[in-house]
Amino acid sequence: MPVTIKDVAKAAGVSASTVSRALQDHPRISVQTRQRVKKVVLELGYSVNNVARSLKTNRSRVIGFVCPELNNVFFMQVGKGIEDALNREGYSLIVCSSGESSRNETARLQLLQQQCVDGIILIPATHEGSHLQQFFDAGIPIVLIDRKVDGFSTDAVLVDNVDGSYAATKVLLKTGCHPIAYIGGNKSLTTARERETGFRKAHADDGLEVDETLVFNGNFHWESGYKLMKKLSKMSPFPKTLFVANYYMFVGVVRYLVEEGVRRHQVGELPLPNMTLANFDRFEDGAVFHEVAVVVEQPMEEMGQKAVQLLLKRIEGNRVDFPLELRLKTKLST
Amino acid sequence: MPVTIKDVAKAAGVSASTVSRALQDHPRISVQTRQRVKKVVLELGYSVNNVARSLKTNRSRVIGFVCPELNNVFFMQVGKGIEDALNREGYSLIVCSSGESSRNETARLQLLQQQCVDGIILIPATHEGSHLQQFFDAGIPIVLIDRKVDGFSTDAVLVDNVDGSYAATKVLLKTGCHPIAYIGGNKSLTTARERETGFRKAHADDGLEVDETLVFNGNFHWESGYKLMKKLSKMSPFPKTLFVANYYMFVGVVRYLVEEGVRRHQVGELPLPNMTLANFDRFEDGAVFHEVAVVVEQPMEEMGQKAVQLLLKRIEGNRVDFPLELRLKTKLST
DNA sequence: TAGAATTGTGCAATCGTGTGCGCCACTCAC
DNA sequence: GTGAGTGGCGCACACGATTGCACAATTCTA
Repeated sequence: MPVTIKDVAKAAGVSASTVSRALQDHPRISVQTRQRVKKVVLELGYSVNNVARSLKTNRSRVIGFVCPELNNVFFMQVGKGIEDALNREGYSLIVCSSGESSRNETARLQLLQQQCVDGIILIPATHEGSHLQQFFDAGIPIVLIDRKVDGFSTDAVLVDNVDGSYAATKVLLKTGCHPIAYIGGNKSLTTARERETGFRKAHADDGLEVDETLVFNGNFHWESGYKLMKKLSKMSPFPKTLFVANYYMFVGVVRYLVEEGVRRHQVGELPLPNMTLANFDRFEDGAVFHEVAVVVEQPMEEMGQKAVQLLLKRIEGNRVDFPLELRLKTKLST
Repeated sequence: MPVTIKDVAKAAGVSASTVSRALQDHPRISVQTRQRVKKVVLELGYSVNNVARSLKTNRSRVIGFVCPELNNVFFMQVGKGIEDALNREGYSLIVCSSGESSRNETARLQLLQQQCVDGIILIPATHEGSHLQQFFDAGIPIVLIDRKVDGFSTDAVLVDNVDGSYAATKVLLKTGCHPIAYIGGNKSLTTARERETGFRKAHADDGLEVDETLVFNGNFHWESGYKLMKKLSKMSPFPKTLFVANYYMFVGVVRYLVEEGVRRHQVGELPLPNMTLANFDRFEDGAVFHEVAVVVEQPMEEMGQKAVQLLLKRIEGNRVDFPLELRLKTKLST
């Protein structure tokens, strides 16, 4: 039913190979033939069968994107960057989620391998990375985003988490906020560790002690922010300043505060209760509370774009012996 | 480099066809041979080349999902439902965004066609649908989600918007809220029209007039909610009740209120200013303000799942003459 | 003007699988 | 013991495209 290259060939009175070459603007095809072929292509509504092409050329022009969850604004902002960059190059994107499980991640990667993707962009589910080696060995380039993993090293696009959280903490300390409560992520993730490092470094550089009783680790989900804020609010004295290491935990924190109806700091001005808040990540269309003291913004779309650039380089065969690691700067907004 | 069926055949001392059949548990292959083949498959780490298989069988086990934007929590919640359902069936998902443009939508659909997807799930970019016919004619089943289009009819999974917004409005009116300001979406979209219909119907059934000076249309993005709330807030008397027809415009509304520092209705209790708010859509991990009077919740993941069910039925060849339209119920939460 | 170089096109092989058909060997019934 | 039936497997082709090579026709060079 669908029109193939042979149909075009027949209709144009040439061979299939000529059609193929004409469409690729091969120099050895005469201008007349080329035009005639293209005309017929339009008339018949022919469009190349990428499956057949992939089989022959061993290049599918599809890349895979695996991330922990689909319904996560951070990952999808990165995904948007990836998709935009890929579309410009005529690539398609297969999206999978690992559900934050290494087993699922492996399963998804195997599926992608079967689909013969030309490369993979991965936001790792966990800190485990040894299962990635097999795919790399099979010749599939992999670029990591956001997090690094143990036991496997490859190209990666990361942000300067240490610097971002260092700068934010500095600002807080400079305005006299001390001690600062801290809600971090699961320390098995590099991002969580790095952000905490920056937090501590800022204290050290100012000759201040971190109040360890105020340092907690969640899991980057809103529920943990909610629970930890609840715990914090039961402490006395009530902590005046809080740094939350990602957006979702921040949402949980605010949600708790809202639900508890804690009074605002300055009535009629700040929507926030009697606390100075700082956090990682801002979303134009998601964050209802924009009057946070300090926000560390990550260049999410750019991360996706850079990852695509790196990946396509590898696919083009621009093989480099050592893995490349890009560290993008965060932006501090106060 | 990658191991093919021939390598397996050689190693197992059989022909490629036998390997193929053994892996499909063909009854005419002896148990011994089958086991030997499967053993070799494991040893060599063979995994089927889906590109070749697709070419031969004319079934790619890939389906395409086109939505207006990737970085949209509603669409991605639907996407999650789709992905989960597909993975259970061993399908992969190519995700594209149309950027809310019919031209882009067509381009993405063409790409999907080239990739030989078995079917397409589409959240239409606009009300325009005539360009979809060609893909349907080419034998690619299409299932619409959320919105219907003009000029093309096919299977669709929708929610009962009229009923949802009717019920919410009823609740508001019953508690004495009147008049109710309304911020709707672009009326070229069926969802926007239906939600407004429900809003008006509730008034009519109660014998109340809609105050037309309080009815506005945005475009479902936060900016329009922001702007329209600004306009509303300049009116006198200040409207006491507002129904917002989707989540993002609601975010814009709240954002304006927060930024302006409007006083809360009941200090220490409601985080909201002197207004009773109602809106469409709730997100567990996104909505900071959960103390809205009335929320119409859509079964987003279920929409994705149902769409997959419908689509796979069509792909299996379960051809029906007339398009199926599923209307899922919304849930009212007060 | 003859041979070389160039241009334009077709033939045929190939990518990795799936599958209809045929062949061989064995079993079974009479 | 012979014919039919059947279980187990391989041959060969096809899917739709790309591409090295060959070849005819044309142009160029000396």
